[in-house]
Amino acid sequence: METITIKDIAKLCGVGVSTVSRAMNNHPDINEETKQKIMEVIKDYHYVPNNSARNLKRADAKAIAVLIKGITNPFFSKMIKIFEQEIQEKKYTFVLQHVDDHQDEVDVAIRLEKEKRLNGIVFLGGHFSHSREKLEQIPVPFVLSTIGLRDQSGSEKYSSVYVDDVKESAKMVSYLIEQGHRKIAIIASGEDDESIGRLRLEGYRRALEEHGIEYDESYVARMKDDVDSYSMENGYAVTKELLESGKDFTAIFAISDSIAIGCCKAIFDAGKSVPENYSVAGFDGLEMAAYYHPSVTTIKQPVEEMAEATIKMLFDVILNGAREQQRVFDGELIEGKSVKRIV
Amino acid sequence: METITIKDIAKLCGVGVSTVSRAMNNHPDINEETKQKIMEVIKDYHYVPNNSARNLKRADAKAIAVLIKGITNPFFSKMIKIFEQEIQEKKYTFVLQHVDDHQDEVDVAIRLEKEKRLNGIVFLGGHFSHSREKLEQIPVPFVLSTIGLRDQSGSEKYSSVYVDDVKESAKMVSYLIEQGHRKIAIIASGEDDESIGRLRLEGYRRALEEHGIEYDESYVARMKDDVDSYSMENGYAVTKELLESGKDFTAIFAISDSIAIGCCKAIFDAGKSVPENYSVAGFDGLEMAAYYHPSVTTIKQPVEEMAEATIKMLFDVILNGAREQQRVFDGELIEGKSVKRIV
DNA sequence: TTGTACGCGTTATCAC
DNA sequence: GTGATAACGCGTACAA
Repeated sequence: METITIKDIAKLCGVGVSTVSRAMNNHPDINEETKQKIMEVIKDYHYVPNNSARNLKRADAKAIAVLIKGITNPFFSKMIKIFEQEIQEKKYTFVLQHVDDHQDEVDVAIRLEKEKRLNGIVFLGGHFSHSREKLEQIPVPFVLSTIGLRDQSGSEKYSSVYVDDVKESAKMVSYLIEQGHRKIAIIASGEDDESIGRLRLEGYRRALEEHGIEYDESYVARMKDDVDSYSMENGYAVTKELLESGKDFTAIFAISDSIAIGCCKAIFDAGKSVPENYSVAGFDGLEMAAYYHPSVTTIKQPVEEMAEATIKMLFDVILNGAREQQRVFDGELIEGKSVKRIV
Repeated sequence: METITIKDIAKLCGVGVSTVSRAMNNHPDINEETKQKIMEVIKDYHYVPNNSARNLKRADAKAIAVLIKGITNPFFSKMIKIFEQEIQEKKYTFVLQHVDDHQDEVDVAIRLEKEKRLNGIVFLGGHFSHSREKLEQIPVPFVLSTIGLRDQSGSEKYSSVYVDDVKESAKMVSYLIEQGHRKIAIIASGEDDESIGRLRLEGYRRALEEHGIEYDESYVARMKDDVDSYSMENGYAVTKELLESGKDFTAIFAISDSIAIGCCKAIFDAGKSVPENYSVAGFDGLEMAAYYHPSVTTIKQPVEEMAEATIKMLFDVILNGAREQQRVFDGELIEGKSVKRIV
């Protein structure tokens, strides 16, 4: 399979390379007849232009990349679909780039921009605690989407779209309290977590405080290090331990729906019931939460609107040179059947 | 942000470009001292080599691409992780490429190979009914992984890894029959489906036949066209209609776990229970099936082994010039609590 | 309207 | 050990 290049096509057609190039790229100044002929030869010989060479030459690829950290996260699936849709609607190419757990998303972004001549970037997931200096190395506009911002200060430097994890988390815990719960356990992330996990724990703490309930460390169960974080498996393992510890509580707030589901399962497997014996609440608003039996009470993040807003903001900067901005969305508390009102 | 190139670095260091190139690519013939210095300048100036230019020049990028059709599918998540792991272990670069629903995966593969100088390709998902001629245009070894092969004939032309959907599906339906069920509804794919959906329906049919039960069209419920296929939502909608139709049946075989879960939910919402009123069985062995309440009886595809076999086969062809081969894996019937034995 | 020649940033092949 | 220089495949001024 010797690689066939634009030169070969030109020779085959008895024309110059520039004519072939013009034919492929829909340039105006070309004879319709020769163009037809060229296109035919291209088809016949299955010629495919080399993208690397193109990117090397082109100033602007009209492409937007979405960098996603943690492809396993079902929460992102819907967002990606909308990103794709919106980007293609604007006649831009959609590039989806997966980032390993141990890779630095900004490094990947910089490399990719060089390689593909991107016009903009969306970061999805990750904690994103990068220095301003590093961020400034990204030569194109970008938006942080649903990323747990540890530090709001200095955030005017970049655009972002997110829900206020502290507030929403507090909303859920307040709801549990209003349903009569006082002894509320939480399944939180590890001690050293700097991402959304910490923020959601902070919300839990704040809600308790507001309602005059003392914060008690022993109600805080941490996810296992040796199991996928935010997974059902992790939720199951932690809950199992919690139940076996004999600790007394009436409700569990899991900081994600996946955890909540693992949590429910552990309760069922222990011969207990949700919500009769224990109430369970989640976070995220995954489809799964609604389909679970019982359906899981959760905070639904408005993924559609958030994804749309992300793209809109990005293009605002790209096309209109708008300033960076932050948009905070409200989560919606969806009452399922997993929380019982107690007296 | 003027782009900084290898030339700039060379000038800055007072050396030639080739020396810089050698420093970056760990070439042996280079003075350790100058190398150190060059690397430092690279760091300081945040120089990042342009991948397009690299790919243009390099003969071989030592890269394997995984093309995935339908990123939403949770079934693929685990496989991808293993692919990544195995590929990196072989010191190859892992490239994950998403393929739109309306894109042709082979076209994407050909383009990507040209662009990135791939050494091999894994196709994940899709139905893959391509002509031999088209397949021959792929200039590097490739493996079809968990792809519903419509037509086993002529498949010696390419490597593949899959479970026998017909057989496994029949296994599940036979199991239901052995549990005493006779009136078994199935939630199948659309009439025009040529992918795994058709195969699984075929298995259903075959199992009935083997047990002397007449195949009855009216027990075949088709997924909705206007809803995501293989989704919980689809399973819910179809089951709801089925229940409202008043059709008499004791078990439902959903051709995927997601559908099965939507199915369960519809039954619960109708005030009925699983498995007391209706037994439900799924297919795939998703994590979710195990965590559902009741846990869903399903056919578990051995994803880990399949993913490992995929990579092994691919490298066998790449490194040892082995012939194409097909490997069929057995699914495992996992008994959950969603199927009741009846008399 | 079409063809020629150069440059994009990098690596590999030479000489030195 | 190091430095010119020729590719790699394509797009595009510029000339024709």
